[in-house]
Amino acid sequence: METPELPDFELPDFAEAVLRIVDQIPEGMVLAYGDVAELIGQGGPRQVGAVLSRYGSSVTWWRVIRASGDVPEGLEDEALAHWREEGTALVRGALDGRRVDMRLARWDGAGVTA
DNA sequence: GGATTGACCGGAA
DNA sequence: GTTCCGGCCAATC
Repeated sequence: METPELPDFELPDFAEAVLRIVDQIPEGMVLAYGDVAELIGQGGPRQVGAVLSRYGSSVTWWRVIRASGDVPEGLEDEALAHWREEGTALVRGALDGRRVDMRLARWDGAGVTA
């Protein structure tokens, strides 16, 4: 399982690592931008976000969100639909619920092939 | 070569 | 609970 499903475009090393991690996130689980960067062992949260912004179309981008548990404006509706379909733990009550419960849905990253 | 930017993060007000 | 500020790190202008 070296190459799951990645685009044929030439990707920078960092971008390749990011997409590889994101592709291995289990269904119903999420990972923060900073967490992905930490699993890779280099770069920072901003860099992960930049990669997803550009190549996110090729991966399950809705499983990578902010540490706050929400996604950027404009993607809320689409992300919410995916979360609802995968059964991701969502926060209910105060907000409209368009937010993931990091406390439960946060993936530990165990068994990741870095 | 330097300056700016960006799907961010954590702590403080 | 929310809003603001500084710091972070690589890609890009």
